[in-house]
Amino acid sequence: MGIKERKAREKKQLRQQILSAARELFVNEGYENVSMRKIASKIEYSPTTIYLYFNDKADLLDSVCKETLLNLLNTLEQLKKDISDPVEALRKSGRAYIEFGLEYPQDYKLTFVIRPQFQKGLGLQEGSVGERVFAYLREMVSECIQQKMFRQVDVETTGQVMWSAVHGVTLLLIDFPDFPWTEKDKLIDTVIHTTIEGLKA
Amino acid sequence: MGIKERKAREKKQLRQQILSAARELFVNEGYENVSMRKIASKIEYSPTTIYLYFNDKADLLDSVCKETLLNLLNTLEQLKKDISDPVEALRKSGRAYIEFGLEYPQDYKLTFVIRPQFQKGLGLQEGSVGERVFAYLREMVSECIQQKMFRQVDVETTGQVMWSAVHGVTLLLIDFPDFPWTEKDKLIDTVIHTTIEGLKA
DNA sequence: GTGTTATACTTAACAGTGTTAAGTTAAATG
DNA sequence: CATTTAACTTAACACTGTTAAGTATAACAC
Repeated sequence: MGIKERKAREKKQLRQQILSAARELFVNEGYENVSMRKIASKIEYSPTTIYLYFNDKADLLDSVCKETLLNLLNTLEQLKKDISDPVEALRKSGRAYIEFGLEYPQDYKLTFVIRPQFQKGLGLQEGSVGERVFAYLREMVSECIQQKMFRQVDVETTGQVMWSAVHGVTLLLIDFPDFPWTEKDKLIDTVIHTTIEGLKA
Repeated sequence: MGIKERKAREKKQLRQQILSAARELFVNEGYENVSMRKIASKIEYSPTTIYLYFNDKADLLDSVCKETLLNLLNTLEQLKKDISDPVEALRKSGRAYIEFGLEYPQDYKLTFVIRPQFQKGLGLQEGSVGERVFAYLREMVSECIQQKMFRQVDVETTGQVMWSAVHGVTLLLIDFPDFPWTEKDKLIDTVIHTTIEGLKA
């Protein structure tokens, strides 16, 4: 029964090959400017082969974004381990989130802006990677509240406020690179600091 | 010399007609799903006529967005008149900004997310409508600082922090309508309140 | 080892896209 | 009335996502 397994392995490999090619092209040239034919020619298969592994272009985008979310989640969870002070952990997490977005701006936009446009009604359902990213944030916030560092008691709202802040500054920095921002690190620090102080107050 | 003027008026009218048709279609069906042929057929002209009034599809988007920004600016400036307390004015402005985005979600996304993607390097140059919107925000913030309501002295940074917060929550609410947000008004109020308290602290 | 079935992939095509070059029609000008 | 100019259209190009039909090869049953 080794043959079937080899076949399955090969299928998985080709799937991953398609995914990698798609990510590279999406990131470098933008989702809109990448055609199925371009992806196909990069991996040296016919365009229609892709449809044997993915439903359509949006599905391909979806899979790319899931990978991105996993990367983000890993980056964040790496961080949590070394910090005991919950507020400091939240601060560092916020910074890591923003920096992740700025390091892979196209990935970030694909995941948090382009994908919801094409894949309507993704409600971050139970167990999805997106849900797990927000769960991480909620946990950070929850500890701050439990240790009475924050005035606000509502964990959900507090988490969503935090998310709004980091999401906002990340997207602005990505989308308007020519805007006369104050020094980038200062802006990021001030956004996080302001939000956390506001939650304390 | 009345004929030339009538002609110019008619040209302007057709331009506006194209713009209106484009806006309606962009908003209802999404920029990507609207073809030049669709716009043309809506106004009962041939597709190529549009190119006599606009350079290309991105230029058309650009013009639609400029209108949106003007509407936003009007909405905001309407507000300023009746409020004397600068912090209260900033709070109301933030609310108005977010509500504008939620009332015309597609317009908002076109202007602040889609456009920068297609029209690279729009640096909000001197005198542009986008610049004027941010100038409004800066003015609000500046008064708060002058009256020593805010700790922070740097007007630019403070304005950008405020913008990040309202932009972030607006886009999240638009892009993830199925996410289990806390009650919308509560979230908006908390975002604004948190940011302002953070700036005071 | 041969015939059959299933798997993996490709070719060809459809209906649509943004955009341009060339052509047409009608009005304004001399 | 002839000519130029402006406004608009027709036809075409090179592309797009996607599907239906076809092909070749490998695995399986006997």
